[in-house]
Amino acid sequence: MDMPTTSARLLALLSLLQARRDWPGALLAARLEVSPRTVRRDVDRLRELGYPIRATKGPDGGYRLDAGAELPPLLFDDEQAVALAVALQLAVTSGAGIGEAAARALSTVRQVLPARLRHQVDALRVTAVERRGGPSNPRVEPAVLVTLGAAVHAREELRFDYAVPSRSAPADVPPPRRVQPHHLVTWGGRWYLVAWDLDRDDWRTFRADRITPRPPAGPRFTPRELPGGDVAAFVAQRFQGSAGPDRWPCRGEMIIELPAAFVSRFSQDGIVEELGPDRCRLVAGSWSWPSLAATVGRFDADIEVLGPPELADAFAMLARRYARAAAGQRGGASTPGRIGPTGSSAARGSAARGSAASRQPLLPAEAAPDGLADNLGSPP
DNA sequence: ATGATTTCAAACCGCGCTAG
DNA sequence: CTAGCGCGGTTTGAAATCAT
Repeated sequence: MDMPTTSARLLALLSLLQARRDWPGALLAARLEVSPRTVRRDVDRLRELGYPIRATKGPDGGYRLDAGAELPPLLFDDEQAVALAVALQLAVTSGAGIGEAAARALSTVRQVLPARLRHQVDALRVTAVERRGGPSNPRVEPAVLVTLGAAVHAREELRFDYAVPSRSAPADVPPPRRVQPHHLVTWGGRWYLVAWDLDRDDWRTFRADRITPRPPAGPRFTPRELPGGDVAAFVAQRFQGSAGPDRWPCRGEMIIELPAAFVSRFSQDGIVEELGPDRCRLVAGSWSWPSLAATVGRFDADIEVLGPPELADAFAMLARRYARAAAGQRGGASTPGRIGPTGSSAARGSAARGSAASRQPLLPAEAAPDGLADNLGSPP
């Protein structure tokens, strides 16, 4: 067999050092089929090239490749290289917001892949399929992900602005959220921050693309026990667990002056209880109180909030906002327009028995824009 | 006691140059 | 073209030293 060249042996040595934490010099010499003395010189050469190789003496001693300040040239075996390329492809196509960086990394990796591996990787081209053919996922700034990940890792409290999808008027910007970030997770191609909300004293799941961090990070916190044990179970339970409003962070109860059958048609997720021919009780959930109020507000009927108070507050807030919007447009003049085929809800007594077509909500779920359809339909 | 480190000398090998 | 020679780099072994 050919005697490998010095440089080839150096690369082999580097590969060995990367593959395991500690290597006694004698073991390295055996693997490389050279004398321990040669290993010693090779280690010196690698050190001169900038690889931080630490040696410990005594029993159980050996060589170790430390994590350096800069990324040294890496060596991957075939399986590692293919796994890396496939993972990068997934990141590129998942729309998780790091696609661009992943694409550049993939290009770099692909460039140096041996031809046989490049063919394997190209044959394994992966495509992350969008769930339900929905709209493309919003982009998350990689810097935001880095900030969130760092806060989770350092167990530092975090403040951030959270953009509520239904909010359109920047008049009253909600105060920043204060949370203890516990986990950064992906679900359905989106990034979520699982955190303990310090103001609401409860667990919350925040969409990362709606988060704008407000540095600096707060004090350190001691992690809490996540209900259900691990993150996977928690997130799965929250997003896809038992059907019903329980999976939403904001759940409310209200009475709507409409037939139960009608309401249930537009609230697949809610629990509808018939209280009378034109009256029902609805328990529904959404991502935020305003969005829950807004989606229920689509029904052209009177609503009575049974609870919680946050939902009533959200209705009041929306009412003020809608009033301002109307005043701004019409200068406070009376409104001759009718907002639905059945007119105002005051006419419901006479028009109540109209056809179903006359009872379309202002925004039928099927035609609603993403933000609204999400809230009563399926997880975002 | 074990194993890394250092130093030194010797042998080996590939390469380029030059003379025949 | 081939053989001889010198040079530089590499490898090896041995011995002494240092650290755990």
